[in-house]
Amino acid sequence: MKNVWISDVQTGQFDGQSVELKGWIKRSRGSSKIHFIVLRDSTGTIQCVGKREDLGDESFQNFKAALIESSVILHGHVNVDERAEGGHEISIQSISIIGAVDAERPFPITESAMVSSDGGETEFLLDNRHLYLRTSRMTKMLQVRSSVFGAIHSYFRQRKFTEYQAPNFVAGAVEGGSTLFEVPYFGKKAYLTQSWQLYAEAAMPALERLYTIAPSFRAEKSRTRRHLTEFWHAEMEVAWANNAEIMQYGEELVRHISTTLLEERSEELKSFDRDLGLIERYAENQYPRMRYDEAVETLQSMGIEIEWGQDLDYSKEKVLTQDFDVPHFLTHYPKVAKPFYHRVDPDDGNYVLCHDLLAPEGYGEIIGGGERTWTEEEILHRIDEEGVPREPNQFYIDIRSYGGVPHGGFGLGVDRVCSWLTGAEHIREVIPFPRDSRRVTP
RNA sequence: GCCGAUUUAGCUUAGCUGGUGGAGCGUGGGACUGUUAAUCCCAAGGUCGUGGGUUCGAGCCCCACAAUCGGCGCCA
Repeated sequence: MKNVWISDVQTGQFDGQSVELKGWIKRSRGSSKIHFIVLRDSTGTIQCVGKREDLGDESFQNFKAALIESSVILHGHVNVDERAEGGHEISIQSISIIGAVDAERPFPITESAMVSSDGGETEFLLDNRHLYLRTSRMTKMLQVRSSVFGAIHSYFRQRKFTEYQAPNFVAGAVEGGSTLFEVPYFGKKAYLTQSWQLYAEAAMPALERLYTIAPSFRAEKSRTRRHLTEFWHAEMEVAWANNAEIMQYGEELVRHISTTLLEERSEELKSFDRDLGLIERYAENQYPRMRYDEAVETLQSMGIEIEWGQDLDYSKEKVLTQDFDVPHFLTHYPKVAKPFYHRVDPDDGNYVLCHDLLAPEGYGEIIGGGERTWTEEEILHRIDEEGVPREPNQFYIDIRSYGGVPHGGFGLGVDRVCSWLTGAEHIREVIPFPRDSRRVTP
């Protein structure tokens, strides 16, 4: 067990006392008679000083020789000292090297390895991801990520949503079939799920308000700073809700995440040079709604070539969002641009009742959602119209046959939200082991 | 799938009109009793991504391949 954490020592609550610290050596420097290390644990760093006259020749020599990322247990006295970063320093009385680092294989993530990456991800850092995770930047990213996950859970649980799990092996597609990962399944074919949604709709009549945070898999050969093949998907489904009400949940959730980060992770965000004023803006302001037609007109007035019926690709999204200072909802897409499960607008059959939430600063779409096609008659019509096979979707059709009700939901790209709110250069920065079309290791 | 770029020591890189590849960090050795990515001295460490070609001579020019990176389409 460990009883004393470095952050607590830095707050001053152990001043003048002797403590036992456990951690890893972050930096090491010194002379023949006095040696300094910066000790790191999950909570922070502190300078520790050892003198030859206090430790004895042998122990001092071992202390001096310990390389970066060696793990140690040390006993020492807590002093207030302005010369040490953080204002506190440990005067070492004894130290044991627990996990020594071999000089033949020193810790490879050196300052120079970090220099040109500037928070980005060089091939070397991606190859050594398992070691890169313990650098201060990645540690902070993982802590911010944890707060985002926590905020999503607390948002839905405060509103009496039930957390619900769907299978990751599935038989059919949600999005376009070309982006499915096919896996062998005892002589048959199965696929990795692209979304929790269809199975969530099955439980909607039971739970009425449900959500999840789970991985989704899409075999897109995308090479962008916004895509992963395995990404974390926060999805929700609500019975008796319309498009406007579902959007309201989405807006509140994103604002709640922003607020939570300001409360819990301001220091970490500042260390990424993130402007907290932007996060406050995302937390405090309402997000405008804009119909697809309006977006198309705006783009056309800017001289962008776009035909009605086209989905908005990223180049157009980017132009559209560059003047946005908060996320914007885009609603009422043409039916032809969206999959069968979106409910056709009863007021105009050319549109579906859906919405995308576009993040500002070029981070792209962070939410996609809307009302579902909910009557048996309409779902059969839409499935046939889109040329989707009925058989693997029979369970989905049954949901409509037995007491279908209006309902809907959305999916939020958790990693994209993390990327946007931290101001990351690339979505890879916010997930411990990123998976893209060219990398599944380490 | 398409377009563009890159590949030199463990890492980050310099390398001019083609003439025997330099440095910083890290590692090892040495000096130094308060360092802040410590400093100073010394050392080891390179078939220059792979294969072929041009040339008296290729890290540099040409061809092919590979890996990686960036962008696009698609999406969260």
